[in-house]
Amino acid sequence: MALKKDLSKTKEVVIRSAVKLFNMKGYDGTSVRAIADEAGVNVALVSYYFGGKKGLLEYLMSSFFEGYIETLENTIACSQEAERAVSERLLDIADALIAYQQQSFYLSRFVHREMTMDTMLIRELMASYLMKEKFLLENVFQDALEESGASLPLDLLTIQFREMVIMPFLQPQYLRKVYFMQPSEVYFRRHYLRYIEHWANRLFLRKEKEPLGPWCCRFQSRPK
Amino acid sequence: MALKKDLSKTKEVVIRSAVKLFNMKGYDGTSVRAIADEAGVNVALVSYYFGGKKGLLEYLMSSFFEGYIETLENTIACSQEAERAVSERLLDIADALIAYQQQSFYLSRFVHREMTMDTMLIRELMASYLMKEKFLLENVFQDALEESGASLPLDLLTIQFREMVIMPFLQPQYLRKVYFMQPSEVYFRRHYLRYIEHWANRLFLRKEKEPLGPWCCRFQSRPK
Amino acid sequence: MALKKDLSKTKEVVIRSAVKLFNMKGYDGTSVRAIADEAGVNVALVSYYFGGKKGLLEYLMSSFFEGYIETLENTIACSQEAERAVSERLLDIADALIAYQQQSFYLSRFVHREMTMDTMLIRELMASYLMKEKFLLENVFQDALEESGASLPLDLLTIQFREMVIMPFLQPQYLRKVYFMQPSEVYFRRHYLRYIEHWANRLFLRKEKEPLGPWCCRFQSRPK
Amino acid sequence: MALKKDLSKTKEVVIRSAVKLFNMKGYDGTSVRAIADEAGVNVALVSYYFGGKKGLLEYLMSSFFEGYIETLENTIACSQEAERAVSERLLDIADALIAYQQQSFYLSRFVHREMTMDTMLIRELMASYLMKEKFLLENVFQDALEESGASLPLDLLTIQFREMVIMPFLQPQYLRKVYFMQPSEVYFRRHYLRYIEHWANRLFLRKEKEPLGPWCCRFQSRPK
DNA sequence: CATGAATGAGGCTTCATTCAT
DNA sequence: CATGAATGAAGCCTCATTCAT
Repeated sequence: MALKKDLSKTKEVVIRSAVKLFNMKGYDGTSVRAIADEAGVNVALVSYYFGGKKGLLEYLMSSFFEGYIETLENTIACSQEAERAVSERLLDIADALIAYQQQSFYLSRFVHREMTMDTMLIRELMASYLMKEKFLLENVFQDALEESGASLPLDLLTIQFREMVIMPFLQPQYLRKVYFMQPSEVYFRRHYLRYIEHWANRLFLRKEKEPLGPWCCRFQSRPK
Repeated sequence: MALKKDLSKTKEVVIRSAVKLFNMKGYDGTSVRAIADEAGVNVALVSYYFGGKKGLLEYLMSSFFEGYIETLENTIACSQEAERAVSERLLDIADALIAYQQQSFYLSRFVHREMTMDTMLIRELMASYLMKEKFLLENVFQDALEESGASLPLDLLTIQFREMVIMPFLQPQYLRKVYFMQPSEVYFRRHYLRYIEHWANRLFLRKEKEPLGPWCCRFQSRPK
Repeated sequence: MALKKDLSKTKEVVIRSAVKLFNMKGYDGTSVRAIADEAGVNVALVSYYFGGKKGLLEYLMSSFFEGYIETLENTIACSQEAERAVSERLLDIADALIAYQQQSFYLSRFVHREMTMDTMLIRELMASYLMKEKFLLENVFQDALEESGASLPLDLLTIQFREMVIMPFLQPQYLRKVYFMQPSEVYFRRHYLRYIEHWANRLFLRKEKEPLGPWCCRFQSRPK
Repeated sequence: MALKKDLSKTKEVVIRSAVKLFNMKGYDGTSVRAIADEAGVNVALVSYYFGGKKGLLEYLMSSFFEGYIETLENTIACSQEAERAVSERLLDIADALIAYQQQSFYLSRFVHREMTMDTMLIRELMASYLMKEKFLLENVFQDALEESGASLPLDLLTIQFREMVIMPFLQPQYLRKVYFMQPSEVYFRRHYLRYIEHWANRLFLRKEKEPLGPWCCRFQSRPK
C-alpha cells in the first residue's frame, strides 16, 4: 500500500479531487477535466500519473481494499493477542472498519457503489479482496457461534454484519437526509457501535454488559 | 404508476433494454445508442418517448418507487385488516418488498445504486419516497416495540430492517459470486425470510415459533 | 467494389476530401478535423460513416486495390480474347493501369506511399492484392519471354515493369518539379507508353514497330 | 555532413532510434516519446538536441542527401579519372548509390517516402538536392547516348535509372514479402546490379560482356 | 410512428515542448 | 548535461439530440 508520503503533492491533490467527485457523481459521471479543474491542474496529468481514467479507478479501488483488508487482518490479530472474548472481537472489527471508512469517507462510498457494477475489474476485486474478507469474517463468526452455542446461519450472519459495517458509508446521504445522522462524525461511530453491540448481544443471547472497554489496539491502514 | 398495458410494445422493449443496461453499467455508463441497439430500435426513439435520457431515468426511478411505496402501504393495510400480530407484520412487509424487488430485479439494483449519488433528482426522490417509507416503517416498528416491550433504538432498527430488505438487490452479484446465493430466485426469498424472522425474534425476544403461516395477502405493485 | 452511385453525396465529399489531404500530407499527417473542414461537414461524420479514421484508411486502400486488380484482370482477359501478340499485352496492361491510376490520381500516390509502411494492414493488403498482382503479371511475362526467346530474370523484369507503372503516381511531384512532366495529364500517358514500348522492344529484342494500334478494350474499374 | 565522430553517444542513439521508427511508421506516425523510449533517454533530449521534432527531420533528410550527392559526385569523378568506358560509369554509379543506401538502409526508405509528400521542406530539398542529382545523372547519360549512338529519350532514361536505384530501398518490404529478396544484403546488390547491366546493355544495344571488372574506387559517404 | 443522417458538445488521450532542477 | 514534472494544444471518438422524411 502506497503511503501518502510517497505521493508528490500534485498527485495527491489529483487523487483527492477525483475521490471527491467520484463520490458525488460516480466514476462514469465524472469527467477527467472536472477532476483536473477541481484539482487546479492540467487535464493531461491524470493520464500522465495513472495511465488514464481507468488507471485512476483501479488505483483508488485497490488502495481502498488493501487498506480495508489490512485493517481487518490487523484487528483480528490484535484482538486475538489481547485475548479478547471471542464475541467481543466482532465489535473490535466493526469499530476498526468503521473507523477506516470514516477516515476514507469519500472513497468508501465510491468504492462500495462501484462494486455494484458488472465489470471485469469488479469481478477481479471481488475474487481477490471480498473473498478474503469473507474468509476472515466467517472465521470470527464461527468462533462466536461456537462460544455462544447459538444456532444461526453463518453466511447470513456474516453478510448482515458486513452490511451493517458498510451501509453507513454507501448511503451516508440517506442517513443524513432521512435520519439526520452524520456517518462521518466521530460520535456516529460510538453511537452506531452501541447498536451493533445490542445486535450481537441479542443474536448471540449474551447478557447485556457494561459499556465497552478500551480496545487492544486501534490499528488502521490508510488508503492511497 | 404506468401499467404495462399502457405501453406500446416498442416502448416496453426500450424500457426493458434500458433497465438491463442501467443495471449492469449504471446510468452514466450506458449510452442511449446502446439501449437502442439492445432493443433493436432507432436511436431517436428514446428522446422521442421519454424526452431524453434524463427523462428515461426519472421515469424508471419514479416507477420503481411508486410501486415500492404502494406495495408497502398495501401490505401494511392488509396486515392490519387481517389482524396479524404486530410483530408479524414485519415479516409480511419484508416478504412483500422482497417479492416486489425480485419482480423488478434489474430495476431494483439500478435504482438503489443510483440513490447513492448526490444529485438534485436523488434529493427529490429521497424527500418524497424515502421519507414516506421511513414514516410507514417506523410506525410498524413503534408498535412492535410497544408490543414486545423491548428497548431498542427505533431509528437504527428501522434502518437495519430496510437494509436487510434492500441489500440483496443492491448487491446481488456479491451474494452470487461470494456466497453462491441467487437473490432472484424464489427459494432465496423463503430462505432469507427465515433469517429475518430469526433476527426479529431475537431482537424482540420472542419465542421461536413454528414456521410462518400463510400471508394475509400478497399485494404487490408492478413497476412501469 | 462500391460504385460511386451507392454513395450518398455527403459521404462522397468526405472521401474526396480525405483522399486529397492524405495524398498531400499522408495518413498520419492528416487530421480528421482537417478532412471534415475540407469537406465542409461535421467532424463526427468520419466516424459515423467509416467507423473511425482507421476505417476510412482501410476503405480507401481496399477500394483502390480492388479496382486495380480488377483492371489488371480484365485487361489481361480482353487482351487474350483479342488475340493480341503476347508481347503487346504488356503495353495493354501498362496502358490500362496507368489510366486507372490517372483516374484515381490522388488516391494512387497515397496508397502507394502508405504501402511502404510497416503495418498490420499493409501486410494484409500485400498478402492479398500484391501477391495476386505478382501472379498475374508474371504469367504475362512468362509468355513474353517464351515468345521472344530472350533470357531475362522473370522476377526483376516484373518488378521493373511494375515500378514503371507505379512510379509516376507515387512521385508525381518529382516528375513535375524536376522534369516538368504532368503525370495526371492524358498526353503523359501516351508519351510514357511510348517509352515503355521502347523498353519492351529493346529488352525483348523486338523490332521497332509502327505506333501502337487501338486497344481491344479499355476496361478500367473505378475506385471507391 | 556531420560525421559520427562529432556526435555524442547519446545523440547517436537518439538518431538511430528515430531512424528506425521513422522507417517503420513514418515521420507523423512516430512520436518523440516513442523515439526517446526506444533510445532509453529522456524525452526532452530530442528538443534539446535538434530543436524539436521538425529539426530532427530536417537533420536526417539533409544528412541523407548530402551523403547521397557526395557519393554520386565522387563516383562520377573517380569513374572519369579511371577512364572507365562511359557506358560503364552507369554501373559504377548504380553500385555506389545502392551501396550507400544499403549502408543507410533504414534512413533511405524513410527519406524516399517522405519525399513523396507535399511540404515546404520537401520542395526545398527537391530544388536543391534532386535538381543536382538530375544534372549529374543526365550528363552521364548524355555521354552514354552519344557513345552508343542509341536514340532514347534522355529524361525517361534518367528517371528509370534513378527509379531502379531507389526502388529497392523505398519498398524493401515489398521485395521481401512478395519476392523474398533482401535489399539490405550484400548479395542483393550483386544480383541486382547484374540486372541493371542487362538493362543497360540491351537499351544501349551493347554486346553482352564478361562480368564486371573491379571498380575504380568505392567512395561512399556516410549519412549523419 | 419510426427512421437515419447529421450535428455540436464534450470526453479521454496523446503530442511536442518547456522549465526548474 | 540530462531529467522528469507539467502544460496547452490538438487528435480521435462518442454522446445525446434534432430534423427532415
